[in-house]
Amino acid sequence: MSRRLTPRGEQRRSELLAYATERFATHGYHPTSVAELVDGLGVGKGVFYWYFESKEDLFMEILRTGERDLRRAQQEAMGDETDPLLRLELGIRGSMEWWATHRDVYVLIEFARTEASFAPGVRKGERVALEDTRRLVQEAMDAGTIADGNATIVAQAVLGVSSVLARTQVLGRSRPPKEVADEVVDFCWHGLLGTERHGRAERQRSA
Amino acid sequence: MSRRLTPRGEQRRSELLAYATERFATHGYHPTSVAELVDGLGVGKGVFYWYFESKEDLFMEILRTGERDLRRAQQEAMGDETDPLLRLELGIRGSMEWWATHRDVYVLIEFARTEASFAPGVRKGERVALEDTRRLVQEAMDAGTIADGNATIVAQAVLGVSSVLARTQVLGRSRPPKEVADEVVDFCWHGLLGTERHGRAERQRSA
DNA sequence: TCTGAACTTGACCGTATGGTCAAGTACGCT
DNA sequence: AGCGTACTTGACCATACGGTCAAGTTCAGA
Repeated sequence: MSRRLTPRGEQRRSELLAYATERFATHGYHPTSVAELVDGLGVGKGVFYWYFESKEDLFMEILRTGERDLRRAQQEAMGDETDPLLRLELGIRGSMEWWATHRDVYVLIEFARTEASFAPGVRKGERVALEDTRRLVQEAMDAGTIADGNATIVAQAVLGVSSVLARTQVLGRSRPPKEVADEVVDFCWHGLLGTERHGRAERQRSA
Repeated sequence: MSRRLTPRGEQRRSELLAYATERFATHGYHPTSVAELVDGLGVGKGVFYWYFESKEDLFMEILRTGERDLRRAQQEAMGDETDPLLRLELGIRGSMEWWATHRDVYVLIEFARTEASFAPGVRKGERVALEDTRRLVQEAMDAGTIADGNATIVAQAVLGVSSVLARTQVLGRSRPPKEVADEVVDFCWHGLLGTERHGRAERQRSA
């Protein structure tokens, strides 16, 4: 679209984005009609098409800005820390705080992955997140801070734990992101068998 | 619906379920119309409504049978093993094999979670899966096999790792489920810092 | 061969949806 | 005050969708 917007226009556009984000997240993208959006804001339908080319365009805009902002939040959370493992931890904590304040975006990304027209965009964003994480893991492995292994797999596992606990604990049960981040870090660092907290029982296989 | 079906009818119903599963998974639930389904099978529209009350009914049927079958596969994989930690491992391996042969169902469940009308059903299924896992984790904790902690959180983390690696590795990259299950177990059991494979470096915090 | 239940057809219906547009209003700038 | 651009309105349109149904076909069993 790329229209020249006055501050007033900028404001309207934000209203539309915010309202649509909330409606899409709670009722689903398809079941939420454009008419419903403009009625909810008490404006005419033309307003919608003044700011967005299509419903699809609006949705992709939500995704794009969401992903961009999350990444920014992560990098801000890591600050100028240099140790890769600590950077990873700070990134996890930053993400968790971000999800707690942008709950709707989580649901929208999950939906977007399930539909052919949005999936490619989501995957692109996820490749970026994975690469950010993988690099930190690889650095930590090279430095001998963590056990060697396939950095990509490990990075995906860490993202998986963060993602699931963000959904079920932070979004689902509204638990404080700090606590949940503690749990993510604890699990990812030590696994089931644990290390420092308890003398671990050696794994015993029957075969 | 619950109609008396002849073998021929049973066959048609299965065709519809199979075709719809594939189309919903690749193009999305909403973008796939009932007309598209019956045209794809070369039958009249009435056939669809002979076997299913509505499009929504068909979709829920897919979800229900999928979840039931996965659970059955997990329990079969665990067999009569009694050690909780080994049961957990066998369950993870069984799930991974199942996902590998029922790829479409994964996508459909993820979608179902994002829409108000299907979400409750999905959550019910997930509560069951979580409870199955939580119980094993709790037993292992009680037995002292694994480190103490919040069993629910740990169970969710394990499910998260399985889920993400199933999606990205098994579904996304078509890697052998056995290998991926190895990686899941490895990560979940030892975490980043590792235990047996390498002497782990003590965690060093700056603060 | 007859009967009836299982199954199939496809034209048809009501409605809701994404999107358009001619007309009008608000407002900053000169 | 006058002008132009940013913004807003809401009736309107084409279409696609989920779902119905009267009529027809298949086929197992008597």
